[in-house]
Amino acid sequence: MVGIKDVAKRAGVSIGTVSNVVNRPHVVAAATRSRVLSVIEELGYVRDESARQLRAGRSRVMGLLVLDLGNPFFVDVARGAEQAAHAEGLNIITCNSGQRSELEASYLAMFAEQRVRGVLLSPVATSGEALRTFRRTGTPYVFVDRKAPASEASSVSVDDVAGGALGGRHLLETGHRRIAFVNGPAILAQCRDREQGLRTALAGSGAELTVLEAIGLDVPSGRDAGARLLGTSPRPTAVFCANDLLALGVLQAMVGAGVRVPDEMAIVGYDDIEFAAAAAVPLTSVRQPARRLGRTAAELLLAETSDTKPERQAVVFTPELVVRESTRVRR
Amino acid sequence: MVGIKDVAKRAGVSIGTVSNVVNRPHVVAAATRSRVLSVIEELGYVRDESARQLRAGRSRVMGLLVLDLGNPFFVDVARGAEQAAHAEGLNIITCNSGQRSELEASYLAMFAEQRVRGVLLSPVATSGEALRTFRRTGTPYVFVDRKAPASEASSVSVDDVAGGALGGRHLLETGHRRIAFVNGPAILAQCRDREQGLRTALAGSGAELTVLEAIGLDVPSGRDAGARLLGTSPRPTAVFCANDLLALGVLQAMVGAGVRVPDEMAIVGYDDIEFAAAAAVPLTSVRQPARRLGRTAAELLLAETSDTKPERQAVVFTPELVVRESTRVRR
DNA sequence: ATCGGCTCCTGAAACGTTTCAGATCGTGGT
DNA sequence: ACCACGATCTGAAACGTTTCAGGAGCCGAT
Repeated sequence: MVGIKDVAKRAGVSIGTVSNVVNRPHVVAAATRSRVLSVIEELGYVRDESARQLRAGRSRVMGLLVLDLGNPFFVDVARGAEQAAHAEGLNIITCNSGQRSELEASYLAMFAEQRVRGVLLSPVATSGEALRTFRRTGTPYVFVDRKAPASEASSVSVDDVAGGALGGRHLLETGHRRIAFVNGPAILAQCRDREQGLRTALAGSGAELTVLEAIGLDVPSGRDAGARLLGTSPRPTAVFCANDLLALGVLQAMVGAGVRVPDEMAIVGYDDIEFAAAAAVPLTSVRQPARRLGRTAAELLLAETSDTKPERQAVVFTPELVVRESTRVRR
Repeated sequence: MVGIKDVAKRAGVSIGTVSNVVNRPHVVAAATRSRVLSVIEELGYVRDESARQLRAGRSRVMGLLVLDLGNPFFVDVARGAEQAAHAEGLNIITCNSGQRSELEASYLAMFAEQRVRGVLLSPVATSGEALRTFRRTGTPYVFVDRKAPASEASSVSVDDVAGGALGGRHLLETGHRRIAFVNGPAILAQCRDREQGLRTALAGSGAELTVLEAIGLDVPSGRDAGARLLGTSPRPTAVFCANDLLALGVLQAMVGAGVRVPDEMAIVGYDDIEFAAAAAVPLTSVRQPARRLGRTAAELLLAETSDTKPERQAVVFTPELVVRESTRVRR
């Protein structure tokens, strides 16, 4: 492996000069610079990031840990974060906890060993324990898609209670009185909050709510929940799902059973992923600004890594209802 | 930042002993070991991966660079690769070139600076230039979703010509004679091969083929292509798309224009992503074993990094047609 | 001629590990 | 009493960078 020493020897300069050519080209004379550059080219020298980082004491990457990369929502979050990081010359390594606490812990440990510049985290549970290391070492971290008290860390989230209420009100307005909610694992704050928002919206309306908890937040879990839903009696006339993947699964179950959507069963999803609009029956969904979420979180994190220590803040975006065929009222 | 030295001092041992406790616990006496471990716990020592890697000369991570993480197909590829890597105690960092050569080059450069253990690459173009560094340094790389001559590198791919033919034959069998192909950027080998397979299948059948090149391989590009398709006259009766995202876009355009699928326009996609089955009209698609692709590629790479230098190989999987509503013949 | 102030370059220290040759100590065999 | 040996630990070197104090050479002003 060719190192800076080899380049220095071959170009007849000191290693300090080679380093300067690479990092502060202006301080070295033009003639020397071009000679060194051509040797670098000739030998195919590539600087060793680990040595660089060891010396610098901090790395040039940020860690991003999301709940589920199989959900296009988080892919968009990641895109937004990456965009913001690149704008500052930093790289992001994205990891997928798959909603498993032990994987989350293992990735966070990896981030710590890598001495990442900062961590973006959409946590499974509270994860207080796993974050101790970052707190002690002063590595900043920002919660994504989960609100946190500003005393602990900055966070960027979308108001899930409002989102749940948005879906609930919409179903009431479209005339439904027997409503089901297909929720994901209650360990996730998002799921709890959406359910709470829905309950609030339905309170006092006289509407009847059935809650089904799905195993996961994915399409198969949705199919499964859909099948259970078909077995309940009296059958609800509308179902609100904690995310679009679940909603797509429920929709498949309905289509498979010959239940007409929205006539016999209206469906509302959450996230408004790209595929919601392309579904068998285009899905009404609660839209979240995924990309913006990621970008803002990364920007907050970048601000915290700068020398000027800014205030921590909890940014909360507001979701928006997108009405499509799956809840359309037929006259 | 607490380092191995601090632990050593506090525990009253040498740094060598601390290192041994962490890396080869069996060589240190039980009493010492537990004393050191409790100091590690107390001080919150986390070893510095960059120093470790600098000393070791090689890292514990593999790089994976895919064409588009917005495509669930590649998310599955990444999952498969990650699974195989974890089984060997390695981490994977996944990056997204978004089909942009310059981003591809930049990520590959990053991999080189990180001294990754190996590289999994689904290349945009041939990228011969960018790979020179890896060739010189002996860093193994494996092509994913792209066949390569075994003389250059191992590769794991799916037979795209066969896949194109599969779709073509299916459309012929279901009675279509005016067929459109919505292709992605011709720079991608996958796109060229699928088109070629389709052409081969149609050859001599008397069927007429129209090829539209989409700007990207995503849903909006598909919508755009769909709109163009609606303007052609005589209008084809079937359209084959280079991937499912395009197909979903085309489908949206058809639904939006009131064109019935499959009666007035049959649609075949490619990849069989999860959302294909949940689409407005469930999509017939050419299925690829995405997860297996990633897993196999990672295994090949791992084998090449082991001391026993195995033969390079070009693994080629065979795609499979999944017939759904979008090409169903109505009687 | 001398000196201050440039510009350009050198050499060495430091970053936090791992590894390895050897030091030390106790034990059991002769 | 001596030796060989294993078990356990130490101390220093090495990995490839960046950084920084300072040295060398040169120019223009005094």
